[in-house]
Amino acid sequence: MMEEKEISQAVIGRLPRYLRYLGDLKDEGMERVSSQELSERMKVTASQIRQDLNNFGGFGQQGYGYNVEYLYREISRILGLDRTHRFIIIGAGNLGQALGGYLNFERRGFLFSGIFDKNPELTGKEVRGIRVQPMEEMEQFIRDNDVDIAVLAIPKASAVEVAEHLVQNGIKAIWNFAHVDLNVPEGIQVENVHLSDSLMKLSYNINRYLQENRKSAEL
Amino acid sequence: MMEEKEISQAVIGRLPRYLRYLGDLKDEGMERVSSQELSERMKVTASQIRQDLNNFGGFGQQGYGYNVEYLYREISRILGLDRTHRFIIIGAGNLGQALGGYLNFERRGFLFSGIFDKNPELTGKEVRGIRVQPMEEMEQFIRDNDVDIAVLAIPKASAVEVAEHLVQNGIKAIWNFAHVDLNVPEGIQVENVHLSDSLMKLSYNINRYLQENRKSAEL
DNA sequence: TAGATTGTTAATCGATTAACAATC
DNA sequence: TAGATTGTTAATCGATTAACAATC
Repeated sequence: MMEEKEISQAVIGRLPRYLRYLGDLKDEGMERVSSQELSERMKVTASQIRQDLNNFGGFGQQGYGYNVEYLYREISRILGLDRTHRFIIIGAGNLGQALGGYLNFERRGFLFSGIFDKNPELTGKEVRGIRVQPMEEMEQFIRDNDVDIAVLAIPKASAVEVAEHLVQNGIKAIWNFAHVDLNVPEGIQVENVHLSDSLMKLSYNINRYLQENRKSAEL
Repeated sequence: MMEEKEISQAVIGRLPRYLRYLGDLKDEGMERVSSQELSERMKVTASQIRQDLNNFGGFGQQGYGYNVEYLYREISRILGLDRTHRFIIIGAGNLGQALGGYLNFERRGFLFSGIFDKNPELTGKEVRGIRVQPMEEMEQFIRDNDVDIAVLAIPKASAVEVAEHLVQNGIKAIWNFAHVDLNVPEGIQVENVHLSDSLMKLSYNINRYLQENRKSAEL
């Protein structure tokens, strides 16, 4: 059983950024771009760009470069943005509401189709035209509406349990904003957004810089 | 001029997760932990844990392991969580309000001290007891209140310009939620949270899994 | 002391960069 | 055709893992 060569998550992680820059180039009306040109804008090596893209096939042409429009479409396709993914949000607090209201996701084919909260006071409240439902209705909703993605915007205390429940009811992917590691079966995709981890990294870098400067000043 | 060995961002990126697991161990009342034990919980290698920690000094003891309480404090210190950092939020939309309301940041020494929006309709609205101010007051506020960090929760169109303005007024670090790369001078720290990039990665992995399964089914 | 487990060096693996032949 | 620039192989660099001597 021959395996396709697995593409590293490091490469995948760079694709959205390529897409963003190609979108900008498109808006500027540029028809073609060389890896050299793109590398200068993005501050990465041209070599890396060529290597990354060649994981998925030869999108360029020698002596010409890459067609912006075409490459944009190809990367979109690779990322699965040519399909529609329905998502629901679990947790209608500030963060859940913010994510529901984010219109840009829609443009990429991510359809906000439901939002749930265990707090009965929130039931019926509307987030971008969609009524908050009680958690009890989640199960039925997932099955009736062909939902792919669940956005987990609840406190860590209940996140693990809710995630299990989501998986049991056929969710394929979880975008996890709870500050805990989920344990899901093989084949269920999880993408973590640990905001406080990100803030701590920022904190480290602030302090590192201060300390380096203090040392320099002492010499 | 002898340089300290620079610690890689890969290592820094793992520290918050260590801290989280150590916090859990503390809550469970565990006094000590070996790299082996911790590695099983965290699903990383014991070797990586020991290497990572030894970048910052020897926190363990042969034959004993690591003291949970002590290691927790040391990692906190390394991450700069023993200091207080004041932050302001630029943009009082859904996301800005969600971030302002997030109490857990406070626990880590991040103090929410101001929020600004150019939309005059939002002026005076309160987010966790703090009044939204017009953008014009931002400059003075930063200087009067010893603000370290600015959280950028505005659309990409104005983000680059606002970031420059923040830097001019003495901000040391930007936590950037706008979907654009900022260009800041050396010494200013930027941590990007590109939510739509994260969602695209999830999308890729969903589709990859579907395609792999389709192929298997065909054989 | 004997056993356990770190700190650290060495080996491996994977990712990035450089170089250049292929080709438009 | 000559020039440009890709696709791809080879070289380098850095990160992870393995191994083990040091030591509590």
